[in-house]
Amino acid sequence: MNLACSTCPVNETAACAVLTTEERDAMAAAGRTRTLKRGEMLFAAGDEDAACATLLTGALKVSAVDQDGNEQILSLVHPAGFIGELFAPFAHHDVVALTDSRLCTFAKRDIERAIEDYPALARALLRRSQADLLASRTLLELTGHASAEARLAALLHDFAFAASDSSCHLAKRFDLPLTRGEIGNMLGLTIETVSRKLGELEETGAIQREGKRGILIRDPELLHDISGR
Amino acid sequence: MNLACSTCPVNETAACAVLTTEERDAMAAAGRTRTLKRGEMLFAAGDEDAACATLLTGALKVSAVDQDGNEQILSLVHPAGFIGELFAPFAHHDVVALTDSRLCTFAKRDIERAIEDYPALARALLRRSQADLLASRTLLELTGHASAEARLAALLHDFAFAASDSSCHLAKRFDLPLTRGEIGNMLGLTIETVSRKLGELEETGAIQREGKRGILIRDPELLHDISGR
DNA sequence: CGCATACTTGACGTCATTCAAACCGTGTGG
DNA sequence: CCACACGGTTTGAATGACGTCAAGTATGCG
Repeated sequence: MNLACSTCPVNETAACAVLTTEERDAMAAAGRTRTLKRGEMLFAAGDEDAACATLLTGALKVSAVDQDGNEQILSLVHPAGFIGELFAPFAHHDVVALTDSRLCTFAKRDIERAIEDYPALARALLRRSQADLLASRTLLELTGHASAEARLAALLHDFAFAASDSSCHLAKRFDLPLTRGEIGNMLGLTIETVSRKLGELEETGAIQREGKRGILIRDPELLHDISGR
Repeated sequence: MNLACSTCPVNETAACAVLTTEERDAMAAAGRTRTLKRGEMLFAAGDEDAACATLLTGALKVSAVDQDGNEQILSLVHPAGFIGELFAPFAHHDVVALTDSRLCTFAKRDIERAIEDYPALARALLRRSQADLLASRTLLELTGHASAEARLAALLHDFAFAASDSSCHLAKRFDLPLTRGEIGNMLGLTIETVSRKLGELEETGAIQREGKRGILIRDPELLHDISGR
């Protein structure tokens, strides 16, 4: 299936937004859209010809699995995010859809050629890569020293921020994009600890659980306070 | 002090190696070399005009300090490494010299102009950024689930690898570039735990401590085994 | 309805932290 | 030269936070 950039939901924000219409059309000729169902894998660690992609809708996780079978989530990818290890001969991590998702995929060599041909694209990807690096280090900071409660509070705070359209305010109410197990895998905790600490955050009045996945922020100030940032 | 790229110890490996001699000379005119003593800071989190730099000799750490004063080391920088958050209005982390170091610094706006002018530089920095991202995620993977002993074993393994000139073999013997406290800050452990687990690794025969900072790898296989990768 | 998947809750165990004290190598000044 | 202070390190004992194991409760889907 061919690409129609003009109707792309992220044509203003994705990396390719820096290209001219002509350049973008040229790239579109090499790309394909793809849909993934929840749980479906885009590529696995070790794949040699892992594709690159821009996420259009949905959400992905980047994760590693150690030899005991424990998953560690390294990053979440939101729409307009770019996936793909550009200069690596093979993928280091798994990429899996958290929800039904739509992506715009390219063969790695096509992206590499585009980077040569369109300097603006290289700069856009550099910007994105630096942002990803910052996100990774932020998560590292969190999982390094903080208590289970602080980690959870920080994650909820981030989710509330991401769920809000305004870039300066938290969403009052949102659905967790991750299961308890995935939250645990992301923060280095167990399912049970996540469940317990969520309960405690509710008891203290910072949040309120609404069903399985719904979260209502009762006291953003307190939540931020607990997160220790 | 002006730059003499021709005598630069990393002129083959740093990002600027992709430039032509003329281009490099043009950049050199805007840059300055700088030396840092052990413990000296290149810039601090929050600095608005944090410089960018290529490390020539020595070693740096990138770290964050939470509001209780706990430091978390997010990354180590080795010669030819690039430091600087290119598109951020201010620095998010501290950068401090671990040993006496020499760097080649540039004002951020000069780098940003160079990225516009020299597409090859943008690609080189993109490559480096992706490598940094991978390193950050690898550390994240480590601190996420692994036991104290596994974290330490993995770090020692990495150091032994970095200390070797050959890219396929471990160094038998090397000096720790970090104090116990810094190792702890990097792995999310306390000084005491680091010390204890080093002792245990010695008892099991994986390593041998030689003085305060010296490490002799007795059984690389065992070490790798303990690290769980 | 029955089974599967996700979540919650409790009791118990373990590993890393905390607190405290001693140790060692190095540099400094008497 | 010795005494001493200082930073980094080691070691021990007690505590506590999180993990493990196990049971039980929704929620959803064939």
